[in-house]
Amino acid sequence: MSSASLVWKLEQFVRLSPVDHVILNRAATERVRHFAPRVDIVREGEKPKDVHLILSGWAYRYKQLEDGRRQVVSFFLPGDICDVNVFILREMDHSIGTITAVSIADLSREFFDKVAAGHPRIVTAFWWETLVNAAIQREWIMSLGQRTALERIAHLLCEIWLRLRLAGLTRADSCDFPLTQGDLADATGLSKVHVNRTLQELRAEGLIVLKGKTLSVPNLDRLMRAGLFNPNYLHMDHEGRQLDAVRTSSDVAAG
Amino acid sequence: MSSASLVWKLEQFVRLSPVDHVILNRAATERVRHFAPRVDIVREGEKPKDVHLILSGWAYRYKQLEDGRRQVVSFFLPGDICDVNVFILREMDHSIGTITAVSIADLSREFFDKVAAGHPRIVTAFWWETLVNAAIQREWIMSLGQRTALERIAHLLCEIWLRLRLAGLTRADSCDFPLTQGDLADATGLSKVHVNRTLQELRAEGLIVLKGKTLSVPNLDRLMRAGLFNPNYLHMDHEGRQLDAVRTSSDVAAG
DNA sequence: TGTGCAATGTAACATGCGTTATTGAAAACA
DNA sequence: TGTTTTCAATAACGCATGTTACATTGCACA
Repeated sequence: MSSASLVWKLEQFVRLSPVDHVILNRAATERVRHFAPRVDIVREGEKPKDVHLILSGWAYRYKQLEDGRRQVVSFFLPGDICDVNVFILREMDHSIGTITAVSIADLSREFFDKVAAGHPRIVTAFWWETLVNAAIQREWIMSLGQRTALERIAHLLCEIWLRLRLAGLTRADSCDFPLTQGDLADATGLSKVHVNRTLQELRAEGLIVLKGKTLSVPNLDRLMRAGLFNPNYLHMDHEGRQLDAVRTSSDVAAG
Repeated sequence: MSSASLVWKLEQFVRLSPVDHVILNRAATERVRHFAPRVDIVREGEKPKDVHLILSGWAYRYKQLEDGRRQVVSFFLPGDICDVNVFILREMDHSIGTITAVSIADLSREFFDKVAAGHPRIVTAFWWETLVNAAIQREWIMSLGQRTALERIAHLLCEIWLRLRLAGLTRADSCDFPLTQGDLADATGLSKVHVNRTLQELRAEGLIVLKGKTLSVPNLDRLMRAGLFNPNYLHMDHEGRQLDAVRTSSDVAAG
């Protein structure tokens, strides 16, 4: 339980000082809370007093209509921050729930004020996090509006894969994958049945191996093509570092 | 051509000082540019040097797939700001194009630095703008994933109506509406033909009157119900002011 | 080491929306 | 004022995806 994934991720983008590391590590170890799988962390209508940093586990943000229809609007992976600066709005317009067991650190308003005052690198890194999240939301709109079922799921899997890798959470060609087909359905706007059909199709084409909470992607480049996936929206290319990583893996896959 | 819509909108949320007004007005009158209808202001892949404030006219943000499929991911109305703090990312992951003739003011990095240093009310107001935009993106995901064609269009019309009203751009029960059915199709992920069918349906039920670039909403409350529209995500209720306005109009409609 | 419940898999059938095509009505423009 | 182009309207037909139903697998926990 530490800020490892967060720091690892942010460092791809901004070089943080040793003092920055200390600040982040301290914030990530004070005021930690643990949640069981499949429970709500925050509910629509509430006014949270803190920002949440995911230390371990997967969670999602979701909205619901009066009649029960439910849409996942984003996934939170280790190292993700839920809504930098919710301090401004009066109440939540969505809920946040856990998928697996989750540990979070609560980041106070005072923490952000301190960072804003004296740690510009962290401020920049948090802005990056915020802007990338906004870009991801836009890409989801693109997926839901224009991509077919197969493209949508392939795209989502690519996104999760790259985000996990950025946080240092993938192995050679596999990763933990705790989402159920129901979760995928709620995130892609498809029915569970059709998600199942589409996963079969992806399997049949050898694009994924998905079994028992583990996902393998034998050839990321092919999966990316199937999902019309363009990694630019993840903005992993600052200082040239992460983009190289993406290119390398694609080249390896293609070669 | 002034900051009127922006200031009007922000003031619903934060009380700005006379000095704040001067700052915003000056920023909105220096470095103004004009664009024709249906042209691009910024293209995917570019690195803009400024943030843009829409002074007049309508625009949209859109993304395109390699094969031409196109999705509008948000609309910009007068008073809207395009991406506070794009300074951080290396390049645009989407394009911005005009719908009508548009005037914009370019806001420089120096302007934002100055505001950040000495005008906390404006900073708060800009944060509000940013967070509300993120909330709107989430609600679009909800629409595209879960709402039917009729609900989607009704919802979008409600949103545009309330945003226009917040900027002071509606009359009693009508407003300018320059979107074509093709624009609505690109924004809702529906085909033009089905948008047409659905508009007919909304008209037949007396929910809207839409003719020649003018939209009338005889009964906002009914339209909101048709779109399962819950205004909470627009966060217009800080200091209790705007929420009252919404309630009043709903009550009038219902009574 | 059962036993129950959640998750996955599959089949048959229904439908909301997409596609293609054509026409008329407005704008834009020369 | 005619000519061209865009936009709106409508019809016929097709398909991707939804719905309902039920069987199977697998895992949590007694």
